[in-house]
Formats: sequence, structure tokens, C-alpha cells
Amino acid sequence: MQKAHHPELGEIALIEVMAALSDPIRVGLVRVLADGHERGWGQLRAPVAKSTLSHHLRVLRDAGLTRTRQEGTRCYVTLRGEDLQARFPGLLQVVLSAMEIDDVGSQVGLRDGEDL
Amino acid sequence: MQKAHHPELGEIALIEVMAALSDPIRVGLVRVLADGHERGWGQLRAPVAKSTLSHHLRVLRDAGLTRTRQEGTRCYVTLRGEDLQARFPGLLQVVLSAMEIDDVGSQVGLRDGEDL
DNA sequence: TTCGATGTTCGTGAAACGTCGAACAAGCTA
DNA sequence: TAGCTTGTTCGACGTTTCACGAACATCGAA
Repeated sequence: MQKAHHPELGEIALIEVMAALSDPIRVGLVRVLADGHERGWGQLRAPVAKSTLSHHLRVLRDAGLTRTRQEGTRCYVTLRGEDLQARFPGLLQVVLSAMEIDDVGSQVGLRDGEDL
Repeated sequence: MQKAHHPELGEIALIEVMAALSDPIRVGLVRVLADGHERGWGQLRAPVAKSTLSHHLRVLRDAGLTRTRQEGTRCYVTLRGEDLQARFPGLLQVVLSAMEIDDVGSQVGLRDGEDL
């Protein structure tokens, strides 16, 4: 499909990261990806239309939170855990903990019983 | 003037906190307040009209990040550092560090040479 | 009481956001 | 080739956000 711009490590901006994490759907996606496993696009289950999901994944990518890889017609997405740790140490960890405390984004999950 | 709703500790929502922190002016305000000192409204210097500043301070208050106290015609604002620590441990610390790394919100400061 | 200072609220407008369905592009598969 | 699947892109729409100036309310000072 196309370019899919990923920001460099040094280009990851705090404001955009925060903005990306201020939507429940996106927070849910981050939570699903938090185990570090790469996920196929189709495994993700969220209560929105596919165009909307595409939009949210793009916001996450543009903010530098995730990396998208393409293989044939499919996309795979991963959390940029190490990059985030390098750029803003501790941020991801703390936010993930906070997500659980507040139970944000639980509406997002994986298809059926896929866990790992 | 009026009510000025402050959320209870348990009502502080992660999504709103993140949303509040996704604006440079508000991040700057948080940074100024990060030393824990209470600040008079008039000490704050930000490149926006006063009605806009009022708006931002309201967003921070509604999100549970700050507490506003009134005395006569003046308002004083403080970071709810302890409450935040209790609700989302480590979050504020990490975000403050990230703010410095990315130098966000440096356009906001205190009037003249006021430091403490 | 009158004035000035301080913040809030209101009305407005521009921009951004979240959402959707439809149309499109690209790659498998038959 | 034709058709299916997958994901992106494109308006469109309504909501929310940010910004401003003007008007208002409140209090302290003159």
C-alpha cells in the first residue's frame, strides 16, 4: 500500500505520545501489544469499523508507539518497547501499570482465544 | 466565583490525565508546578490570553492534576502530586522526566525572576 | 461608592478528532 | 482472468478542542 512513516527514535515527541494515549481504543491496542509479541492486523478485535481501526493504528505509528510491517496483503504490528524505553525511560512501564489500575481499553482484545 | 469541581482520588481517569498532558501549554504549567510549591495565578506566564489560560487550568483541574484554591479574588494552584502518586504510582515522575528530555512546555514560566 | 485587579463565562470561529461507509489498491487463490 | 481478502484512503458528519475578545462577577483599595 504505501510509505507508512515511522518516526526515528529522536523524533518521538512526548506530546504526540500522550495524545496517542488519550483514546481508549488506542490504549487498548497498546495493552494488547504490551507482551511484545507481533500481532497480525486481523487478530485485533476492537469495537470500531476497520477504517477507524486503521486510523488508530496510524496514529500510534505516527506517534512512534508501534511499528508496522507488511507482508503480502497483511500487516503486522509491534510495540516499539525498546525505542520508547530509550527515548522516555520508564514511561511505557508506568503507563501500562496505570492502564490496568484504571482498566482502560479492555474493550480491545484478540480474536477468540488467542493469547500468545 | 464558583464550584470548581475537583475529582476524587478514585475518579482520576487515566485517559483524561493523558489528554490533559497532550498540550504544550498544560505540560508547561505542570512543569512549573512540579516543585510542589503553590503558585498564585498571576505568577504564571504563558503565551496565551487569560481566558485561554483559565481554560487550560480548568482542564488540568478537571483531570485531577491540580488543585485550585481561592482566596479573595485570587486563585492559587498546586500539583496534586501525592494524589497522583497514590492513583498512578510513578506516572508523574516519569512524565516530568520525559518533559525535560523533550523540552516540552518551556514556553511557560513564572513572572520575572520568581523561582521559589 | 467608585475604581481597578483578578478570574470566570460566554459567544464565536478555526482546526482537529473519531467515526462511518464507500471506493480503491494490492496481493493471494481459484 | 476473475474473485476474495486485507488494509488504506477519501469524503462526510458531528463533537470536541483551542483560541480570542468582550462581558460579567467578586473582592480589595482609594
